[in-house]
Amino acid sequence: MSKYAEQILNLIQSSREHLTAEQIYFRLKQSCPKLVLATVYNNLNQLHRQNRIRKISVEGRPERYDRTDRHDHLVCVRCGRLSGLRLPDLTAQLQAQLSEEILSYDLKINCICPDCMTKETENQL
Amino acid sequence: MSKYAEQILNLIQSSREHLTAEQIYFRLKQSCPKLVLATVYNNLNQLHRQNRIRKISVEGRPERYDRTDRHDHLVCVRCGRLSGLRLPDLTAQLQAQLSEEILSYDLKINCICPDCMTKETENQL
DNA sequence: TCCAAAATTAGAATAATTCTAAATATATTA
DNA sequence: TAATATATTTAGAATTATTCTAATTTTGGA
Repeated sequence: MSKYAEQILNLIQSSREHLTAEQIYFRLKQSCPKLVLATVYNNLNQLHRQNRIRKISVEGRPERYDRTDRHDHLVCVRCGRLSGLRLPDLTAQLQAQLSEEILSYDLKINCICPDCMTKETENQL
Repeated sequence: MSKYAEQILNLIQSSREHLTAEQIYFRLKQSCPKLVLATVYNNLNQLHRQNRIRKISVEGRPERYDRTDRHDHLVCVRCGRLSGLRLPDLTAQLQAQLSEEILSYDLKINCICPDCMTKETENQL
């Protein structure tokens, strides 16, 4: 595994922030000023092909990169904020209803995050 | 609701194909040659804001537009093929484990579609 | 040390989507 | 009905995210 691949993987695994490629780029750039965005994308794609990281797509926003340990997500429909959440594994329950073999699943629960909720109530005054 | 908004909504509601903006554009263009892609996007965004349609994001592929009746999706991790699937509603089960109010959820089950499965087995010969 | 393979860089290219401003169409009201 | 306001559509430029290509650099053996 290449120098940058390793650093990118570490960053993703040690963070629960669901970083975008650009965010990863800016963080690593601090300590490796030569790093270039394309390298980040290259490595992210490789790591993804190797199933070492997963991608989370949120409507109209850039892809987020995440650890592969099983967990679900809460998405704020207002601001797009994403937060991890470990609900019980549904694989068995779902598999019982399907003929195709389930490789994994992505569960995103749409809600309004506390911040946006506050804003909305304020605006109603 | 505008002329095109209506047609777009009809198309989405009457199809189970999870069309992209471009596909919608080409279909409607047959009968309305003046139609322009930006109009499709405008109307899709409006319909979406009004909760009349939903968006499905699949990694690295353009957004798909879908009806709002509750259902889940099977995604082929090889070719991106998306198919609708009505599994029992999990809202209550999930809500029981969350403090935030669930507005809705998106469940995408990753598998390998029959076509891609066939291809893979063939290649192994 | 020399070579081949892998990784990285720079920057152009592409794809999807949004934006802006002008043009049209539709509705409203005097 | 004419005049005006409002909403919709168009055309095409702009933006954003991402990929691609080719040149360059780095790395790890023979």
